[in-house]
Amino acid sequence: MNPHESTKGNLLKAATEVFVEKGFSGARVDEIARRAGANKAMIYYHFRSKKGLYRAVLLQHVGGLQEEIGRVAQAEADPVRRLAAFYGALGRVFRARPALPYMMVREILSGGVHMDVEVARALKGVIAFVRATVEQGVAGGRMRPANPLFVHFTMMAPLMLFGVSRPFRERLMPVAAPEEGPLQPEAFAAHLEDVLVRILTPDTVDRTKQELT
Amino acid sequence: MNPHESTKGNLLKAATEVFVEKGFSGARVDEIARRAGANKAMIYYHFRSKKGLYRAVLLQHVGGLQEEIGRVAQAEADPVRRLAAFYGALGRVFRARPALPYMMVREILSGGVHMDVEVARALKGVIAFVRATVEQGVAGGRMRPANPLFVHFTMMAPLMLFGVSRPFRERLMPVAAPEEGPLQPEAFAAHLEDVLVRILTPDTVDRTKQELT
DNA sequence: GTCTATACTTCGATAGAC
DNA sequence: GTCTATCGAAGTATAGAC
Repeated sequence: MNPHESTKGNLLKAATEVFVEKGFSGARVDEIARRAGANKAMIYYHFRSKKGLYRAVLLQHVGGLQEEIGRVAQAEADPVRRLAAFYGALGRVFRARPALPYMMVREILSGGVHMDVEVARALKGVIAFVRATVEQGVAGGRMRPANPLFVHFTMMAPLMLFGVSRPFRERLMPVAAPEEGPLQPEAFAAHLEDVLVRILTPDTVDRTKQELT
Repeated sequence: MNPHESTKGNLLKAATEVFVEKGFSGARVDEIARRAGANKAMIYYHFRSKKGLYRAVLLQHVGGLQEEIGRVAQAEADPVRRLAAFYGALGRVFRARPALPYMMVREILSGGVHMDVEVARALKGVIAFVRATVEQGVAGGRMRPANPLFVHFTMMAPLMLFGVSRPFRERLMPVAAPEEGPLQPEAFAAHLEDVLVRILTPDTVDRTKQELT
């Protein structure tokens, strides 16, 4: 019944960890079973194959995304703020469940070969939401015309890569940028929200292209 | 002598392809040898191990980055334009050598465990360049105060993920965003340059925070 | 430098008892 | 649902002749 505390749930949890750390081909079923405290044969009993286990992990993490975020975003009336709330919520979800950005980046790298219809539907919903919000904002004069897909990409990429780069940053920042402390997730999220506002806000007055030379 | 047209060069070229497509653990030495039209044993003769081959590939691609980009960027006098030129050049390099963003994203995912001193030095140079330029721009009043690392991250992430996501986009855009054509790399690069300018340009006049509700 | 043949290991998967 | 034992394939790496 309850997928948690059961062998199946333990396997999903352990599989998430290992797939996140090593990727699909780097992950070993023996290690997953060991971390789950379960027998290796149970993987094949519950998920039929290593790939089946991977798909289950992917679905579990991407599945609940829509509601989890949609709620927050719908609350805002102003289109700009609604988008900002959306990406803000996404960032918080990434911080609460770090496996998510890892799975997403790995899926992008692999060309999306593991994506089910359900996952594709989730993505479609997000795109539609962003486009509708931008169109509404532009129509209402609160946003300048902008390509919704470009905007989405510009926000998603830093969110995902930031969520996926902590080990990398902790390893290389001390040598590449000493006298600089570790990057704070919340501060970066605030920065990104500022970026979004600046991208979308129409040029009310002359932004002075500042003719140079 | 010439690493091209030789067996060693063929192996590096083929290894780049396979590592890009499948990642380190997904790549098979047999396939690399086959694609290179070389004997598998030559991999171990020239690079000692699969990991040695991987490091060689990484070094080859990240190695020549500094000069390739530094030249372009130094030409610009205005700090904002210099940064824009820098990221513009980076985008062009990514388009000309798609393996580069793949290797970088994969390195980030793996926590940078394969990075040599040389690669770390290249990264350090980039960070220093961005920070110096931002500081100069702020001092001269051409930029508003901004965290150089945040700015760098905000530009790098979309550049890398865009360069890495073409198969993913071509597979899922038709279902997630029909009536939308494929994203044009040049158009996206132009968008990103605009983003950079908007992030950095000081608020000359009131940007009207637009009190809502 | 190149090739063949092969050693050695790891890994995904299953059979079958309980 | 769970466990033991094991198979067979695939994978990295090397020895040794040319």
